[in-house]
Amino acid sequence: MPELPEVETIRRDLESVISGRSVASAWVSENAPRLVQLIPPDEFCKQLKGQRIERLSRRGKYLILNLQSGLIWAVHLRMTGRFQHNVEGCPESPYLRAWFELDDGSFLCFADLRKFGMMWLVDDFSAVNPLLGPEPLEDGFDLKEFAATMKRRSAPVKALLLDQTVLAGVGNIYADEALFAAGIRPARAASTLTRPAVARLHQRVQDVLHAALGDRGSSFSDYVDASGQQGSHQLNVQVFRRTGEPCYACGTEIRRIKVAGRSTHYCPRCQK
DNA sequence: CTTATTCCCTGATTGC
DNA sequence: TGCAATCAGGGAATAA
Repeated sequence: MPELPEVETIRRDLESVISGRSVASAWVSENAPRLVQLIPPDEFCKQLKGQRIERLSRRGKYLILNLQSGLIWAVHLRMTGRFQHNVEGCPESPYLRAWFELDDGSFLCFADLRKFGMMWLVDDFSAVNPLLGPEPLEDGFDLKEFAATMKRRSAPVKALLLDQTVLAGVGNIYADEALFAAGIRPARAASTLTRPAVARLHQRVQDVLHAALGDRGSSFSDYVDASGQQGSHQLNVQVFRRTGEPCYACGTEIRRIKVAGRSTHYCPRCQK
């Protein structure tokens, strides 16, 4: 499941490889009716053709290809989307949903087992998502504002970490990891957190994302980078998918519960 | 405004 | 063993 570190890894990989290239031709599968948003797929392909990719950026879990025309090509991988660059065509896959041939003959390939992934071609990112919260690894992630949000919400603290309007880019893996690192129970009502706990969480979210970036993301199931390689942070998690295994800090068995409709992993001793 | 639930989709897992 | 029901997950849509 690509979250901020995974999408950022793809962005960095693609930046040097496809910047300056133009789209020579585009194809979207008939079997992916929800992939292209806002406009019909054939219109999307037609508009994309000839566009030069100036640079790549990212907002939360959205990969953004900034086109020289000023248009924005946004891609969200959701759960199982893969966005890969291949020099010689796209690898055979029953889940290939779209491809984009570039002017050097290489291909951007979009495969997606569950068809939850989406793409947009818009003038402004606000047309894609107008309510996205601050980037957790940039100055806009303000502690005071974060604390104020926590204070007035009764939802479980994990639900707020997953809320993309509160902060952009954290998903199930890094929400669990950040809460462990901060010593906070995921089901705890956000409004009951002390100020020091909120400050700790604010810092740990950033630490956990940085660590995952250093490992080129986590590959628990489908995630691979733009070259098809797995990340390695799944080998370095403290709680995520470690149900029944001993906590590295205290030896207590990691528990799994449901919070905000998502599988949630925590150490009952280290997290209060 | 909030929080909780449903839905999309399909391979993997669980249960009888 | 076999086959159906349930689960997983991001996040939008819908319900309460």
